[in-house]
Amino acid sequence: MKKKRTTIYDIAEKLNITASSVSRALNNSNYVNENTKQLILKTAAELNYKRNTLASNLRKGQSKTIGIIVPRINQNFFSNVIAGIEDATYEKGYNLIICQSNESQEKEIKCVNTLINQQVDCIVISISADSSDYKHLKNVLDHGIQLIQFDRVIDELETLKVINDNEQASFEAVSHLIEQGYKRIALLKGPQNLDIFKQRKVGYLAALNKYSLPVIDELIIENAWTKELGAEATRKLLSLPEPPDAIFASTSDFSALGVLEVATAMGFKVPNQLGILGYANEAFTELTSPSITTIDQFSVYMGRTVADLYFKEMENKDTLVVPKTISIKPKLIIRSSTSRKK
Amino acid sequence: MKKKRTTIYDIAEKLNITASSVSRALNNSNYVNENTKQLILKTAAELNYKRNTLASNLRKGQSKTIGIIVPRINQNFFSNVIAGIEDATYEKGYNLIICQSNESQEKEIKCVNTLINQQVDCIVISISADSSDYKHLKNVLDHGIQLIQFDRVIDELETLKVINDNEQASFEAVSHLIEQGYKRIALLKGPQNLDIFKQRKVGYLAALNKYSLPVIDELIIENAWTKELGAEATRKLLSLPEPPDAIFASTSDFSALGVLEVATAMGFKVPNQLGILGYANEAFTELTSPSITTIDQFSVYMGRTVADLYFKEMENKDTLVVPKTISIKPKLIIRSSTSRKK
DNA sequence: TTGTATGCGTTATCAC
DNA sequence: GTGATAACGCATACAA
Repeated sequence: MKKKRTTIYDIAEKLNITASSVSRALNNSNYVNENTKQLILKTAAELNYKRNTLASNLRKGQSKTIGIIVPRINQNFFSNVIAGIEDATYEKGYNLIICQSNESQEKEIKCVNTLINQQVDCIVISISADSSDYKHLKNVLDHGIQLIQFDRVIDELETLKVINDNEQASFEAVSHLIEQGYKRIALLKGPQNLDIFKQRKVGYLAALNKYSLPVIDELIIENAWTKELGAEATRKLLSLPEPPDAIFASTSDFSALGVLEVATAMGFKVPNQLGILGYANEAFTELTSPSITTIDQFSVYMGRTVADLYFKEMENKDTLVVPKTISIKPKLIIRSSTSRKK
Repeated sequence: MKKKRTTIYDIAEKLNITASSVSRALNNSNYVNENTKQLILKTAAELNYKRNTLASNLRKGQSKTIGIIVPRINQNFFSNVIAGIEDATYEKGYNLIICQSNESQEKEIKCVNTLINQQVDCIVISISADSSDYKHLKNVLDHGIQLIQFDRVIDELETLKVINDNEQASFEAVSHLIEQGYKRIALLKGPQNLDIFKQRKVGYLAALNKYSLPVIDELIIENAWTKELGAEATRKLLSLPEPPDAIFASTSDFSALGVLEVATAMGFKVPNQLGILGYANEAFTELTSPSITTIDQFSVYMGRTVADLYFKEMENKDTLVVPKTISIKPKLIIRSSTSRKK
């Protein structure tokens, strides 16, 4: 079945020269006669030669490959980031190996090992919600592999990072709610082992504080980061003696969608009786009725930023590696679900 | 910067044995003493040894890597297929290299070459809308690499294929419209160099034929496969002296969304005055008002099927390769946008 | 059960 | 400019 592929030796043999010359020609070296170079190139094309990147990389000790680990490939935010990375790396001849951790630390560790085995030059990761320690990430650094964290990052780990300014975004979101006249604002929180969710809470508290609103504990709900959990939380919240007049689903738009559906089913008028605010600017937030106010994270741009950061770092690899963090400012997208005043 | 990694020689040296024994132990061969095997494994862990997959693959002449080429990574359908493939291949220790063609044949060719260079064992591809010939795909086969096409396939190319039964799905969709009493059904077509769109047209015609409805040329619109193009087409269609009473956006839900927005803006009542039917069951189709009737393609399952097909084929690689096509039956999801009768 | 020798395809370092 | 040769790290046929 498997046909034997053309190698540089095949080309050399045919032209009665040595593999070294062929290699040089193929790598566009100057130390080869222009005529023979052309001849070699022509013959290579005729024989349908393709360089064996495995061998080349083995020899050169680098792979021109970047490994990416995300919780889920088919989640809008992540697939957008990947698309952004692909855009920026492809033109430089890099390949991408994609892994999904499925939010499990166990699988995340396996992914890391696979990528180390593959000799990738760089690992780009957004850690799984399940990850509590990070020996495996230290291991990456021990192997001399560049590590870049994005979005869900572990702060203590000194690596390159590309993040969203979650605190600021959250602060602006809640401020917006308050300015719209909402006073009892509930917060749907995500797993607090992820910094991004902690930061969003901080922003929430800061906004309440700025406007001298009290923090009401029963309005702060743990781990409501799927549509179902968002719905469930809303059922409870809206059944309180004093229900909230706004819900900030700081975890995701899916959660916000759950809120919207339950609220509508329970007869609450959105936005007048209840304001709803999501996170991520998923495509559907524009389409619900009412449309959902949310926060755009510039995900594709984030991917490009990750790639650029890597390349910049590579250029200066002679100098010491300085931990560098790029923070992207998300944007509040105001839609109907929080627009009380007309 | 780059630290030297532990190799099997380092382990061998430390234990005063040879690299071959280490290799055997690491590959769990039986031809190695159980005690030394344990010792080797322990030492490998201590030295933080990671196998160099590049070298291993070079030696073995296979890469345990599957290359995937899709038009766009961050398009729901494709990212779902990729997730499905990832699911099924990961447990078998395969890696995925992802490329996006951006709907350009030129980039598609580059992707193919990259993957061949990478010595991938298999290339999974859904061809770009722009692709008119397929020398580059023949080239894949010439290199003894397994080729699997999915969704957007080139029929003449004898490879493994996983497709949707587009014709049947389209037939059922249009039949449904007719049964709902729609009589002037417009069709938004996709690029006809892609078979999937041809098939959907065939299904459309077959349904009209079955119910003895005339084919009205002015209701068949070319290349309306984005939201914008769908909107544009709708503006024209609804301005006709005799506008359609239903529009089948056979290209995508995005196109259907464009239809819905324009129709609503022009004051057409959906579904009573105008039925709308999309394709792909994007998440948002459930959320628009009215919700959009569409066709589910079981994308994640499709990915798994691709992977399974590959593994089955590998098991029988001794026998001759027989072109095999798996057709997945899509499912019509009936929602409000076409539900006239209550 | 273990060691020896060789090759996978490429590139880098010599010497000519 | 070109050729010979070694080396990247691993796996395996063969010998012991």
